[in-house]
Amino acid sequence: MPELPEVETTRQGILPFTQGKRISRVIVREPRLRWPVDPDLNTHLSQNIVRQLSRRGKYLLFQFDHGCLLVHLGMSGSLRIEKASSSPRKHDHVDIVIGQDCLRFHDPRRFGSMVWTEQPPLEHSLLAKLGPEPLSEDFTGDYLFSKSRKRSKAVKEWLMDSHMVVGVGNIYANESLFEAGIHPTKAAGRLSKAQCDDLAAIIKRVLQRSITQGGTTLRDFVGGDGQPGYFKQQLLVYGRGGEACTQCQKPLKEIRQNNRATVYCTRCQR
DNA sequence: CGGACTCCCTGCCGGC
DNA sequence: TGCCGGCAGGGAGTCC
Repeated sequence: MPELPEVETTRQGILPFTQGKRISRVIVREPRLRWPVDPDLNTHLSQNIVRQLSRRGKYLLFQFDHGCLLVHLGMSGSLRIEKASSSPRKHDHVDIVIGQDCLRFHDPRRFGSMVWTEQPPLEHSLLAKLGPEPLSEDFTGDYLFSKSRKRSKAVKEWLMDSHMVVGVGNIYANESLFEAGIHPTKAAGRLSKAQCDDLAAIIKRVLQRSITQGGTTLRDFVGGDGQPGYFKQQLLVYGRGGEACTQCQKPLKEIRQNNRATVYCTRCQR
């Protein structure tokens, strides 16, 4: 499940194969993604040059002179560089052919999306209302503190709201709250200023660390059949309900918030 | 406006 | 061994 670090790792991995390159053609085998893929996508992209490949939250932006392709990997999506001549596997829904190579969109669950827009991309409705990037200087303890005042929503659900901050999915919300020693059901509005400062710094650190580690597997997933690294073994709480807390050894508690798994330590998180 | 809930989809896992 | 039901989950959309 691609979180922000996986999306950024993907961007960096495919950058040398896509940015500044001319698209030969686009093959859409399965248009039924989160939203139907534009039937004219091949017409829009063919013979045009990818001027820039950037990221906003978990969206990748392939910017052309006349428009922009917004790509979201959803739950199970991946983008990999493969030989254009190689035969597609099951769930390889879209090929963006670039010379001898192709950028292949693979997504078993089809929660991902590919949206063509001719608006300035940041004005597109999918991007216009997104919160700040967690790794930017706009994302601070001050920001968290002021945004959280009078909010009764549980801090974990609040952190996962992309209108508040982008890129903090279920895994990183769990991990960051554990590292910050904050109980996931605590009302956002009851966070202290010191907790907001801690939380902002920890979210940055956790995400940055994960991006750096993802970078070490770039070669694997760009060239061959590997997956963008996920480093499950380094997760302290996510997926570890019932197992011992790494700090105090007490069994970690697992609950559900808004139909999402939450794992935390009843002793270490208050 | 915020908050609660639904839906999209397939791979996987546990139970029998 | 094979089938089946349930679950996981990002995030837009809907409703109150």
